Amino acid sequence: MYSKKIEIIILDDHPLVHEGIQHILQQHSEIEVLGSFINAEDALNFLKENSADLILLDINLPDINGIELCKTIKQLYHGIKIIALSNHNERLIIAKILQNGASGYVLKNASSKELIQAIKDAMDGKLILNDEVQKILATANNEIAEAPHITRREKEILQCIAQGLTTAQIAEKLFISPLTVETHRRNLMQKFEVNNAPALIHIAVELKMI
Amino acid sequence: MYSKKIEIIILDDHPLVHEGIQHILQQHSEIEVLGSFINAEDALNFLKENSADLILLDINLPDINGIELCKTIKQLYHGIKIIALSNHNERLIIAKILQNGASGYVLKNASSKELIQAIKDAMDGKLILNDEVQKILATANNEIAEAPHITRREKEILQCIAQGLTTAQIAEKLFISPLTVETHRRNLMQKFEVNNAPALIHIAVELKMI
DNA sequence: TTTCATCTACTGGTTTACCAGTATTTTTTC
DNA sequence: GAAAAAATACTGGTAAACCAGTAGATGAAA
Repeated sequence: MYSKKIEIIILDDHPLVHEGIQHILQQHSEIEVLGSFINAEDALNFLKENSADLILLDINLPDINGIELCKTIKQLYHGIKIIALSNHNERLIIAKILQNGASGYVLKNASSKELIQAIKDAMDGKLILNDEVQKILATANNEIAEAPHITRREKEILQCIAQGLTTAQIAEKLFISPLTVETHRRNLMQKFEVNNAPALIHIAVELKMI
Repeated sequence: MYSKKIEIIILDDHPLVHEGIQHILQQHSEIEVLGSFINAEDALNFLKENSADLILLDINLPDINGIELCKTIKQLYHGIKIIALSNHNERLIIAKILQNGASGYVLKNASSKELIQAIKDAMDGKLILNDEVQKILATANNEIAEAPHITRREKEILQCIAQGLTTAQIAEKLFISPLTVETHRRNLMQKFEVNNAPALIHIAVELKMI
């Protein structure tokens, strides 16, 4: 059990979230909010001259990638704990933020109690994932861990789609029928279990397949 | 000038390409082909027990990402030179393979003479980019180096698109009109200079914006 | 207070993607 | 040589994206 006062900072671009979190934590004397920031630059400047035990980090910052920021902060301050806050229930995002060193992932619909407990558990070295998040990750494991097998032709089609070519353009480039391109596209979407091309490209790039 | 015989291996999944390259190089006694491989595993196994000066690497391998493979090989064998072969004239790909350590990028429409000269130049420590490739990269520099500025709302829309949501679904999720979503989508495509969503997501992920 | 940026939403389209099924040929694997 | 996988291509659709322009409200910045 952590005996010293837990010093945290909040990084979220919604001032109302700051208010809300601070109001919750105000009733818990064992946790102290050293600062609240709405942008990464201010937060990083603060950390240059102050130390904090834990950061509540909204990964959905407007001008920077919160997932990348998490990685950067962990590299700079190895011992700091980071709890990611987000509305996202997308498995790739959760997995990535954890991979980048976050100690936990809390959805923004979490209760006050959950938030307090998450902060304490993080300081105890635990990984914080509530049931909902764990379920999301459980289904994620199969998909993130292994890329689906795609054939050489499918890969060519995938790369063309990523370049923004239409079905007609791809057909012309590869000397095949547009209907063949459409069949390959459909097969790719089935293999990646998505319903459209943007999601397909998103996953394929995340998996470093293109 | 390199005085010793240049020992190279070829990694390309088209046997005809092997034949072609070997036929070209056969007339140049100063270059020796130690092996030709159609998959990465065989090539890596070969390199465990043999050393080569240079690899002609098709980045469009069916079962592995040639760009990532380039990085892996350079990490394992720092001194080896890699010349990427491809039909791609897409700037992101060229830039990435160079960033991953390739000494040069040769389009598959290059002449015999160009290939020979590229191999020699690589051994001399030069960066091999013919005029066509340099032009492609020149236009690329502005785009790859800096992500366009997008607003907080645009970023939300971008993330939703990447998740595969339709315009109607995004509208419902963000409590705005589908027509508003369409306007944001259009603005994003203008900022990224693309014509469709797959290309948008491709660039956005490459730039780590989502 | 004014100007600029952002967000919102509409008209009136055209183009393209996605859906589900089916089937033949070619190539690869055993 | 047979079986399986891959590649090809079609029917008959519906759904969604993309295009170009226009414009008002709100919030932020100067």
